[in-house]
Amino acid sequence: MTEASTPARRATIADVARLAEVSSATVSFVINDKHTMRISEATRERVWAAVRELGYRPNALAKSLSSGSSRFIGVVADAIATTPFAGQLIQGAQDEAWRHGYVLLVANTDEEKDVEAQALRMLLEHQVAGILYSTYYHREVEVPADLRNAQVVLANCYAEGSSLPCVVPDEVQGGRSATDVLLDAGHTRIAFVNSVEDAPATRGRLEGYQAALAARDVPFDEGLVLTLGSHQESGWTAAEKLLAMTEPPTAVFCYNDRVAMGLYDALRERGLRVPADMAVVGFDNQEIIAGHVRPPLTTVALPHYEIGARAVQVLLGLDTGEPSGTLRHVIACPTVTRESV
Amino acid sequence: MTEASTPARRATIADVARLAEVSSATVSFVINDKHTMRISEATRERVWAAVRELGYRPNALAKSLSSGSSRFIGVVADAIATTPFAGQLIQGAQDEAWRHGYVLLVANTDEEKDVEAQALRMLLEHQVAGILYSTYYHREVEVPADLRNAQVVLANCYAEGSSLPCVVPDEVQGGRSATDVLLDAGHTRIAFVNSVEDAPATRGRLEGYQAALAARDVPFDEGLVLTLGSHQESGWTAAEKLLAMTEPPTAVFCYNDRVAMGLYDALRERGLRVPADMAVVGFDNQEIIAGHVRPPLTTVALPHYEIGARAVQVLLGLDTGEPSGTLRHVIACPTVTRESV
DNA sequence: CTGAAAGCGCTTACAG
DNA sequence: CTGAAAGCGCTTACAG
Repeated sequence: MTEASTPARRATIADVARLAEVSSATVSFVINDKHTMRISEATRERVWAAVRELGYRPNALAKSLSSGSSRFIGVVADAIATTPFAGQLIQGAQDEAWRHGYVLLVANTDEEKDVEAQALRMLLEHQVAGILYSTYYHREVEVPADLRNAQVVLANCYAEGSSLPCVVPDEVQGGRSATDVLLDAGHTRIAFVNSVEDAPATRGRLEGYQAALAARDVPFDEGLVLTLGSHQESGWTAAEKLLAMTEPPTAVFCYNDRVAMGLYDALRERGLRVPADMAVVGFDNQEIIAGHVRPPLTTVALPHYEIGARAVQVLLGLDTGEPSGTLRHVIACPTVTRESV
Repeated sequence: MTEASTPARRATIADVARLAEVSSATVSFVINDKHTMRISEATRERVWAAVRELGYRPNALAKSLSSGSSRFIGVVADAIATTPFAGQLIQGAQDEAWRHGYVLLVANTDEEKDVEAQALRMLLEHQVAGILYSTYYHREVEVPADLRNAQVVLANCYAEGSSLPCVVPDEVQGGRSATDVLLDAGHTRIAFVNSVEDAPATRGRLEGYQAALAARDVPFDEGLVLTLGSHQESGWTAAEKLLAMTEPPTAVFCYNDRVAMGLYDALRERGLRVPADMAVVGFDNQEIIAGHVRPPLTTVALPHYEIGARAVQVLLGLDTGEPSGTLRHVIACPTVTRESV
């Protein structure tokens, strides 16, 4: 118990109390603006003056300890460094968390189970109020058992048969929007270059593609659906196959922007122009590609920011405008119009 | 003070002590493996058994409070969502931090001063042991005054005239390595498509380019240096200018992968082949581009992961193998060989 | 309108 | 070899 004047020591609530000549309880009430306790205006002034004079900052750790509720939200992410997606999700989560006085504790697991276990232990030991379990692409996950007794929201993923709330993108609507853009431009022979994995994205976008065609009475032609990969290379392959058809399509909906980029290259190689010779729509809205290919690519965005933000809302039990008890929160994928259609 | 059996309550050190029939001090010594206190093997066993039986997890917040030292490292980032760069830096920082029992508190500021101020206040209130002030591209920064009395390391940025340690990429060596790759392949007419901003990257890479030429006695031809932008569009412009020269270069070092991508497009448009007609080297190693253009692009990587990791080492005062007192930590940019040379 | 006191879950000299 | 006790910086009934 130092008398005073240890120069480097940060001011505590006791210092403020002493200077303002009140009890530390009073200081606590004043700075937390708790109006349950009636404190005179004069006293409040004295307290705030002392706070300013000492440059007092509350110790959030002590606060959590004594109040019994922390303001941490843990985020476990499987891959924060490979795409900008995780960053967008985290940013959405952070903005929403800050809005409510919460702070993010981020843990990257690299999809390694032991790293994940370490991450969860770490988050739990820090008394997080809840955990966002997130993935960088929309997929099904197995929820680690350690999470059983924590407050959890799945972000950009889901667990079949679990009762955990999840926030996911609306792949079906996304696929439908992409197709609609092409339909709106008058196209009827529209190819869909899908990816090969069995995933919500491949299934949902195909479903949306079909729904869009059906809604306009455009017959579904199975031959116009190619099942390839998700990288640029698949765009090249797609161009080859599409152009070899007896009646080639006039428009292509690509599984993602990377495929569209490959397709662009292949078309250019053949002297074909986008959109004059072939209209193209992508998916993902990866700015680095979509914003800068020639011509800039019209695409559908994955709402990672929104997913992060919504996941925090669900975690904190805020009103999201959805019926209460909603477990599956589906976020729309907006169309981003550029010049490829 | 509940007697026992509040079901949802998490076990505390007192519960463990009671079950193991020792004092909580003893429990603390055992679980923290402090060998300054001699505790009998038998007692240790009893304590660990109790820990297991109760599923006890220490409360990291209480630990920080009483020990007076937190295990938080704050990271303030200017843009976590636009590129994968920030994610890589954060991942490097996290891996290194975890290795030493620290945890990351991440704050994104979006380059907004008021958000930044809020972030710093938040980090400071959480008693962070130190702060990594980071940027997603290498640049000079003004360090906010609030950081004056915190332990700070600048990551991927620097503050002229400040005494804060910084960790930055070696732009000069990177530029030199890129040029060397081309020189090694036998090229002597090598263009450099630089970007226009006045920044460490533009200055350093140019310097490296010149140094590489000089080292091989290749005369520097100012006409071969183009000063354009940093996006794909500049690659198109570059191709146009380069090919219009009376004696066009046979190789190009592009400021970054995006410029290289634009250059690829323009070359393809003209029926030219990489590397046969023109060898190309990029910078940044943005996998989404460099790994998937045709042919895959040889480039120089920005060491963001390493920067994050090193910054944590510097913050924690670990031995980095550099002379003690080093303030400017320069990280090498490795060459990533693919097929464009 | 405000203060004294107990408590949050740990750590750490200090005794013995 | 181990325990009793004070303390970290807050919050929150409880009194008055």
